[in-house]
Amino acid sequence: MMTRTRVEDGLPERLVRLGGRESDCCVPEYQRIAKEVRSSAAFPSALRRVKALSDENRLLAASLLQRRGELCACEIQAATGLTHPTVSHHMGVLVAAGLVRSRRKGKWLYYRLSNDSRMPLP
Amino acid sequence: MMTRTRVEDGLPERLVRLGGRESDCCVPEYQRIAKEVRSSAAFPSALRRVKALSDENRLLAASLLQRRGELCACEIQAATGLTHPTVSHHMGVLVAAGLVRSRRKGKWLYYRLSNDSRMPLP
DNA sequence: CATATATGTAGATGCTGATGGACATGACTG
DNA sequence: CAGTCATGTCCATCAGCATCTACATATATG
Repeated sequence: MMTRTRVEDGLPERLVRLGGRESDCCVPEYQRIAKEVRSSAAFPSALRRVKALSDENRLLAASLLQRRGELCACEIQAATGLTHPTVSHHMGVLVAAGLVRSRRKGKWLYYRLSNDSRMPLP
Repeated sequence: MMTRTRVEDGLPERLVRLGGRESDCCVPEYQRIAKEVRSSAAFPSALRRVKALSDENRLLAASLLQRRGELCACEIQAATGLTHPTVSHHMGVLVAAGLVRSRRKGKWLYYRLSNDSRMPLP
């Protein structure tokens, strides 16, 4: 099953696992797996989600939404202390990542966590 | 329980929820909650974890570790196609965030996912 | 000890993204 | 319709970070 693959000439030797005890893979094998992961459907969306939460103010906003259920933009502005263009930008990132949904009611725009946001929030 | 707090003079009126149907909070209330979240023990560590995974190559490395269990630095270099200083930097970020642990064996440095890395990986 | 290999570190560079000021849009109110 | 308020958009600026080159360290091996 685990066939021993030999390394082609020209590949840097340091990238070959010696000994064969723990793994018998070589460089093309790892490149193939990496390409498989990167091109999977889950990878880009997962990357967008973690990128969306990787900002302090966005993580704070998501955490507040988890506690409060629904907040309007001006309340998030009050909580974060940011200006409204910045809040608009941050909430747009969270919405684009699928973590947050918005609901307009007159002048106000209410945000809530999306159902399928399976991210552990503090 | 839910006492109606009135807004002090000088606060921007647009930050006050009118109508009182959905919420009766005002600016200091939100600032207090935000400070409470930010100063909680969970917040900085959660921020470090999502920041650590918010890079494409680090998310790829974590996903490969999840599939393969343990990889040495040179294998991660082969998978990502990065230079070794960049790999060293990225793995250091993952280790500092507590998501990955390392084990040295001779010249090689093996990485594996930490037990308490409760992050959904693609 | 000399050499090869694996990894760490320092510093420079370039790019992405966070931020806010200015202006625009849209909705409520008198 | 005029004014106020909440929010969006454009754009310029600036900081943080990903990346690489060059050099250093450590380990195995002859």
